[in-house]
Amino acid sequence: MHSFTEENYLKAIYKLQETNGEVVATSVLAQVMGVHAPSVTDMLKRIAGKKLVTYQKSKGVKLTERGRQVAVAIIRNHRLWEVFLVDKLGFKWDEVHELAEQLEHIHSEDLTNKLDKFLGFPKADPHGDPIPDANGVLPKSNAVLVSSLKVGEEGTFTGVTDHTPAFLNYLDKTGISLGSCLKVKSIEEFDQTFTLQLKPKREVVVSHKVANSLLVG
Amino acid sequence: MHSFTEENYLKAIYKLQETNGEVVATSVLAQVMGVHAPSVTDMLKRIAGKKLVTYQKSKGVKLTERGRQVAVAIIRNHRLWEVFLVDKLGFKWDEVHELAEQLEHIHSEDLTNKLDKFLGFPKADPHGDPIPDANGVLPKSNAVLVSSLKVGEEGTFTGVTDHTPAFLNYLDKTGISLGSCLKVKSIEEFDQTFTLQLKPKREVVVSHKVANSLLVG
DNA sequence: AAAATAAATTAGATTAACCTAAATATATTA
DNA sequence: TAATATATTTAGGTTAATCTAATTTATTTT
Repeated sequence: MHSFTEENYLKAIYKLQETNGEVVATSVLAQVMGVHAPSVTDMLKRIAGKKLVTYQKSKGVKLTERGRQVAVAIIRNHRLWEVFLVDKLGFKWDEVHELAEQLEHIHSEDLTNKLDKFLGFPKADPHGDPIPDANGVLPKSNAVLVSSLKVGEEGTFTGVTDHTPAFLNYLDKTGISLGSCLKVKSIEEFDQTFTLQLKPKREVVVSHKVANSLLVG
Repeated sequence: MHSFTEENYLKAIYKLQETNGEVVATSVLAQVMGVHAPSVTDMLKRIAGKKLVTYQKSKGVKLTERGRQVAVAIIRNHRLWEVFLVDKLGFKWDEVHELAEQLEHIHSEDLTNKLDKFLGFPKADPHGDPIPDANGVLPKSNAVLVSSLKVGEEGTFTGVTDHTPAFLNYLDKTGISLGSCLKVKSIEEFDQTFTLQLKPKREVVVSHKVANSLLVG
């Protein structure tokens, strides 16, 4: 099969294609993988040889359909294990990423599907990220960033775009949790600070950075 | 930390020390690790450098206390994951070894202990192998091989020494399962075939090879 | 368009984990 | 004990994944 490292590159390319567009640059990959550019060039040649990506010198990479399938399978594993760690073992949502990074590389369709069933076929992980189904299909979400809402608009908090423990802890402390109903009361002209109305009638003031990391749907 | 490979050597050395005595030979390790002897010599030098084993040229290896701790921690992980796979996910006892071989290398005391708790602090894995506690202490067992019993002696089937799917399937088919009460009805002089009385009043005839792979306690 | 800057690649090393072939050490047996 | 056989190690090579330094390619800026 593929090495952990190869799989991590595929995952990174997948995520970069999702957010930054079709083609991924060597330097960007080097950045997110925490390695230097020549290492990326090496790896791209290797995985291009395995038909997992299409790669043209100095022009960036794209996943092939096979590469996409591998990446999505790993993401499915990752998110299912996160659900397991939180729902069954009692980890907090800011503690599970690193462990899931390891668990995700254990390849067994049987294991993945049994885990899925054991967890009750969850649709999203503890951070609200959608879990691909057994065929690698991701439910496409209609979630939008709170930062894109206008005054008076509202939605249910369904996910985050920042997965750092620091941010997740901030949300815990502030009492903003998945499923909360958020309504934009006002937006400060000067610095785009948002005042949000939470569930019953609490109000919280959050920076634009925060509003830009919260998804509602 | 240590690489998966290093950990697998430590585990192998641990198991060989348990069964074959104090010191482990290069060739035996090569055999069980499925590699050639010079690879073992290489690795022994490496892990000796890390103080995980004591190694003297051409005289074999022993685990240090540190090495033993690492090995036992991995065995604890392995057996806990096996319990999880069988009890929670519904795998059969002959299907879990390979998966547990992968899961065992995920190091997190927190994960291990939460898993242990989730599983109800099991004392043994699905094959009856004892699970080391959080301090690396293995309950020392008083189990004996059925092959060592005399006619008329009996015991509760508590474990196997052969973990191959082939053998485990044979037991399933024959109806010998963990917890069964086994009594030796007779032993054939000629080839040491055992006739065993099972639970209510069934009788099964098993070869010496089988009697030598069943533990009762 | 030429020059300057930035990005990407090539060249050449390193480390872990393996290999084969050759050499040495240990154990066995005549 | 000498001769043979077996076990182990050394020597030298390979691949995956990384690195640094140097070079080449692409993009900006003047």
